[in-house]
Amino acid sequence: MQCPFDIKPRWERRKDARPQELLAAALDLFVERGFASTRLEDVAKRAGVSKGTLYLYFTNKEELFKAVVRENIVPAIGEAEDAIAGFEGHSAELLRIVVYTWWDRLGATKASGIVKLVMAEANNFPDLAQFYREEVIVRASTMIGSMLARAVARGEFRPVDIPVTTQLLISPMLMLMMWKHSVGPCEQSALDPHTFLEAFIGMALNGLCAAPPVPAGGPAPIPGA
Amino acid sequence: MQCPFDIKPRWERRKDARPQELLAAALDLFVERGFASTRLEDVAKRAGVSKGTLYLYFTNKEELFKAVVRENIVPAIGEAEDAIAGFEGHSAELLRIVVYTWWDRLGATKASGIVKLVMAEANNFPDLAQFYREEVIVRASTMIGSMLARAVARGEFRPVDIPVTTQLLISPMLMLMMWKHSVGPCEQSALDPHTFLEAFIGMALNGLCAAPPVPAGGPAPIPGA
Amino acid sequence: MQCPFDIKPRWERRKDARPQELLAAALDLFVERGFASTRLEDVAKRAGVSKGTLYLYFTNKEELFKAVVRENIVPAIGEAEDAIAGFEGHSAELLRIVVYTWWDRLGATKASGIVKLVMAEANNFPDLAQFYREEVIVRASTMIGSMLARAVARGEFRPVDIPVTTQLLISPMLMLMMWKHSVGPCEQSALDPHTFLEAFIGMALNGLCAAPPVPAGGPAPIPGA
Amino acid sequence: MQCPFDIKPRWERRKDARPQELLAAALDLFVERGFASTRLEDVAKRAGVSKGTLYLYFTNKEELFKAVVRENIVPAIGEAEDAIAGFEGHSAELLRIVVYTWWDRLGATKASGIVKLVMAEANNFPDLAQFYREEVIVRASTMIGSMLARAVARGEFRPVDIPVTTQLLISPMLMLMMWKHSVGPCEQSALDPHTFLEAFIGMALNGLCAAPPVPAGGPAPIPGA
DNA sequence: GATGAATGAGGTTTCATTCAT
DNA sequence: GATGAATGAAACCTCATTCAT
Repeated sequence: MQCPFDIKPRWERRKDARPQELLAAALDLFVERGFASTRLEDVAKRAGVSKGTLYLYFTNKEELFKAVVRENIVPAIGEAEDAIAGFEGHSAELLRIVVYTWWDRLGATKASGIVKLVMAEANNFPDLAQFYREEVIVRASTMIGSMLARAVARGEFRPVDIPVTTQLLISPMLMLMMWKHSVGPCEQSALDPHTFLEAFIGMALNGLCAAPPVPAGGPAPIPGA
Repeated sequence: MQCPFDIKPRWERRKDARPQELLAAALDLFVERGFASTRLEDVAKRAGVSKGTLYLYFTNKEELFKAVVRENIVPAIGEAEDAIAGFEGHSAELLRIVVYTWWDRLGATKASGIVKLVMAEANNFPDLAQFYREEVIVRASTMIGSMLARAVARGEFRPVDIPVTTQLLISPMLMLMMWKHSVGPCEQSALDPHTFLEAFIGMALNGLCAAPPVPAGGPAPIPGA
Repeated sequence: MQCPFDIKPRWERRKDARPQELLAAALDLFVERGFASTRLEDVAKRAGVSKGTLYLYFTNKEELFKAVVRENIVPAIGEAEDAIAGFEGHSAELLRIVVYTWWDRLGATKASGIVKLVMAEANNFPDLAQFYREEVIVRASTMIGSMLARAVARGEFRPVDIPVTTQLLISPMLMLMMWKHSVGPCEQSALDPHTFLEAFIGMALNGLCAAPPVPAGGPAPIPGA
Repeated sequence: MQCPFDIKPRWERRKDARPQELLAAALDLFVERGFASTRLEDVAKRAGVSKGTLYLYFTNKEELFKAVVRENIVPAIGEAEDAIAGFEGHSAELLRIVVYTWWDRLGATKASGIVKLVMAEANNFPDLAQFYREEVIVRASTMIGSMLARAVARGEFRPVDIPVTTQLLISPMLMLMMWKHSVGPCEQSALDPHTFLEAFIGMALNGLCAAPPVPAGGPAPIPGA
């Protein structure tokens, strides 16, 4: 991402890195405390700068929040899109890959906290919601939809209502992220993510894979594997 | 509803109604603006009283919020428990009943906004989260779990990992509520809840029903069967 | 104090007793919590009436406070005046009597809390201070002064500057009351009132009694100098 | 006092001075109106800053008050301790020095209002009382006690019960401070402090100085009895 | 560019006082 | 006379934002 010839003295690189450091600090604190409870002074302190400096890079708290969303969620969408575009194998395997890629890249990371936070704060920031819809939801849905379309076209999944099935597939993944960051923690009966995802994939493939219906049994009977 | 002999001065009747009026106003505003952004003065104003009056009935903002949860969420759980307890028919039909009862009673009402709100704010109010876990999550999970256990015991569902499947079933319902109150609104391609729920029930039963699959025509028309 | 022929039915006596009951409740709470922290609702509750009733008898919080002062401090002054007026014996004994009467009647009772409270709040209520000066301070000083004058006239005390000596005598008694109600409690090394008063009387008489007169001179006759 | 080379921008010099300016303003207002009735906004205004600025230097109202005590009372204790520690002469002279030092340093200044305030408000702010006991009362009592012990050890004072005598000596000084700030002002017959202190010292030395010892006996040697 | 002192609007909570019943 | 529901002013404290240096 960084041109190797663009060498700068360390202190100047430092300057260029400021926004990144601020975004990283903001990510941590927003996830940890929520939007309202995060104080910009703490963000600045964690990034090692003063409060005033933050305002050199971000107009206000709301813009900082939006930048954190852009920085942490949007790229992951692009990666997933690329993964799907280049995949050649059976769609059941693709589904599994998409789910686990998503988990590794978003679900298991701090970015999941941002997803939760957007859900929580979308009402308070209409244009953030707008941005999020366009840059994240639409693209993610399109991506899942295209995966489903490919599978149906190749005869690997039954013909399904693609928009609805898309939502249905997204639900448990969203749920897992929400859970982690709201009432989930502190609960004794916390879900084991891996078990949950396996059950989810199993049930999804059971419902999606073409005839003959998958014989009951294990969580993920992948025919093409 | 009111015994004709139990005449009270208008003023005293007001008193009895006050908590309800305040709770209704609070429900509206919490759903509309979130917890932190809702000002108690506005709640009072909407209920037609002054700020101070609110404190005659609720100790503080957090207690008001808990009362809203108790008023709007908890009873629905109880009703669903009763519905399950008294049901005699096939578990596939029971699942359908539970889902639609939930939808009519919570999902389609303003109470869904409270569910979303709890998810959003749980981190900031630990004892609210605690309260919600005990009063709502545990009871709802237990309820779904007992429905699954009954189905498996009667040989109507395949044997499944009950805790995990419970979460899996809850996910799309939760999703639908979250959606409505965060990024969902304003979206042109909004999900039609009914279509979504039908697809959800279909996929769930497809994955759950014991072999041989339920004969079509009933609650789960499985094309490939 | 109550004419024996003024018999009333119990409920009516109750009515007449209201102000007394309110004053007693107010005394307790003012002493316990101070002026600002005492809520009129609590005063009413302790007197067994409603908040509104209190306002039938006292114009406002300030007037209630003044009434408490009048009720609890002023009468004690009168009693002490009478005690002095009728005394025939040696002035040293009279001093002792005055001190212990004061202690039994005020110092050891809740009224001492009012004395402390007046000191604390006098600034906030100028006309209360005025009232207290006239009704309590002037009368108490006059009383002590007349006791000193009598003692000097009878040759039992040395001739002294009466106003100054009056203050000097009052100081330790005042101190004892203040102490009880401010930083004194909770202290491990709490003063034993009796020991303190004995030491006080001892030192006072030592300084006041006529024979043998302290060698006159300057204000500070330092023997070793 | 300021090194001429330690030039700072005016703005930064302000910063260093702020706490002192705020403490001075707080001292004035606390003494004038008491703790509860002093609004922090007024303190800030008198110091020429805004409400928020005050919170940059003091965590809350109570800490501000403690700082006022620390600034105005505690140092005086230290000075008196030093004065006693280094004194070589006769204890009678030392007593006089301590009394007048106390008067110049505390009694005659606004700090006396703080002493009165603590007595008045201690009940409502338990940890403030705790702080005052430890930082002021214990140290002051210890100081007076050590003065007495020295005097007795050198044979300059009669052997006395040190804790009790300490209290007895403190009483009139405390009284003088209380008086100034409660019912004392506005009184036509206000005490002249100098006259009062002289009488106090005279009586104290009369009671304390060794020779000739008062004929022992009871606490109240009543000649005529 | 960077700093951090200063600002002041804003929200929760308390409680003396009023007044319809 | 008695009640107690209702009022609303007041005060503390927070923190996003500004700006002089």
